[in-house]
Amino acid sequence: MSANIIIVEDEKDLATLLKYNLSKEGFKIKEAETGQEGLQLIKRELPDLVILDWMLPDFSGIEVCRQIKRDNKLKSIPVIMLTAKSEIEDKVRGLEMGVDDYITKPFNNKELILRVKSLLKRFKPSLLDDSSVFKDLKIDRITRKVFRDNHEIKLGPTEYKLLDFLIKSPQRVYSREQLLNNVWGETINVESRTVDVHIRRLRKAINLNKKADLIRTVRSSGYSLDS
Amino acid sequence: MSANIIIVEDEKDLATLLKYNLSKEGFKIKEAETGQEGLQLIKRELPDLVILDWMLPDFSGIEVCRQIKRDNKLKSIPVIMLTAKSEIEDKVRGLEMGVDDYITKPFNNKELILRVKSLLKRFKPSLLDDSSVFKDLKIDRITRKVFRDNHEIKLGPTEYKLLDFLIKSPQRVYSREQLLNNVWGETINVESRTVDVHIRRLRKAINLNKKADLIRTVRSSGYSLDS
DNA sequence: TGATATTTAAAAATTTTTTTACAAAACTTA
DNA sequence: TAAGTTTTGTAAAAAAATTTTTAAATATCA
Repeated sequence: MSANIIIVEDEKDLATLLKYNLSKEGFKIKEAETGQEGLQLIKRELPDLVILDWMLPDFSGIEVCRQIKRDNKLKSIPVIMLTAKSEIEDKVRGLEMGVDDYITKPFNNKELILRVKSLLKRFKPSLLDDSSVFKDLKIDRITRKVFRDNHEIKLGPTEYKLLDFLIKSPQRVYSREQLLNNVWGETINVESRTVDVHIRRLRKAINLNKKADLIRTVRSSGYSLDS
Repeated sequence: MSANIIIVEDEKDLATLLKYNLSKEGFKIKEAETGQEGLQLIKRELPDLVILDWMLPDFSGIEVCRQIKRDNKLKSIPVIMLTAKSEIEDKVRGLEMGVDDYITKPFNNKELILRVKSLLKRFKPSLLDDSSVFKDLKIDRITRKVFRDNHEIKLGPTEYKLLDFLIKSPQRVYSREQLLNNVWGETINVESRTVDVHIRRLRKAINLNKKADLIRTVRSSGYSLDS
């Protein structure tokens, strides 16, 4: 996840701390110290998320938030407000202004990261890239698409789930039983030969036109994604 | 366009006329009769534009304007001045005070609307543009219109909301449940098959006459805007 | 080579989606 | 407010896609 975050915070120490912690998570951070400066930066950078201090020297964070939520180009950017106090009325006012989440100071780093991620998930799901790659094979779980060598491959639901499962632990061999349990589900009662048929279809699809076979048959054991 | 406009005008008849004409264009109007009152209202509401009469009972419009342009929170609000006379020196004084445009009484309604729109376009371009585009499909949330290849498409409320939602994350696959939650709302209790029917209606509408289908069915998963 | 395991193909069964039609509900407008 | 219109949700048949089963063919290995 490499979302861009703007922090509007006048307390230098806190800003530095925030930046340090969020950068460690792979976020790209830009900072501003005043509301005015922050708003300009936000308009220019169109970040994926904004962290705002409630109390700022020029005009309060709440005002910056109001401006963000009013502007059609900005209003879809989630805003986290840092408040010293956790008073109800502040929360209510913030909610009215469209604040998307709060963190009350002093706060714990884990909580901050958690909230940032959860907001990003809600507002910009596509940033939370949920995909797996094995060799030139890629599965994207957001769009539910599969690619081999950058060409899209169409898979039926079962073949998709099979690949989805196998690609999580390439090389590892799974028995037919294990595949049935994990891909089909414990309850379903299906012949174990069925797995073979689906493996074949998956093979056929991903090995289309002279591509090397990425599925290994392990005689009397099962199958694995391998080469 | 749904900008908020504050009119500061003491002549009731003129105020009413202005309000009527501007409302008809979709603007949201608030009124004040005196400069003092107006300034308060402006501070509280932070409108997108202010229409000021030059001559006001308490202190002149020009004074209100000066105060607006002095205040960091307000100075980015465009101001239109209504003047009875069109004398050069007034214009110059106004210009110095930061008036953004003039209209001389008596004025014509078309001209007023034109100037308001042109100022808004200059100062708050985002108000005029809240739209999303995917391929040759466009949704304009300000006018609530949808276009395919520049031809307008009529959509019922649910189809509109469905498209509005889908187009925010093209490619992404949503389950019927997710669509129900996001388009219909969490509370509503509706069969998930209903989604299919609305998807079909949306498809029918946007794929009118041999246009490529922009909606992807992902069997056993849901739908996405895609191609 | 013979026993065992896997692949392949094709038919049958099942699941899922599309389409159509209709009645109920909500909304317009005269 | 009543009549007319649009929109919505559901059901059910038709169509399409996918899965499972079956069985024969093929491959592997000791």
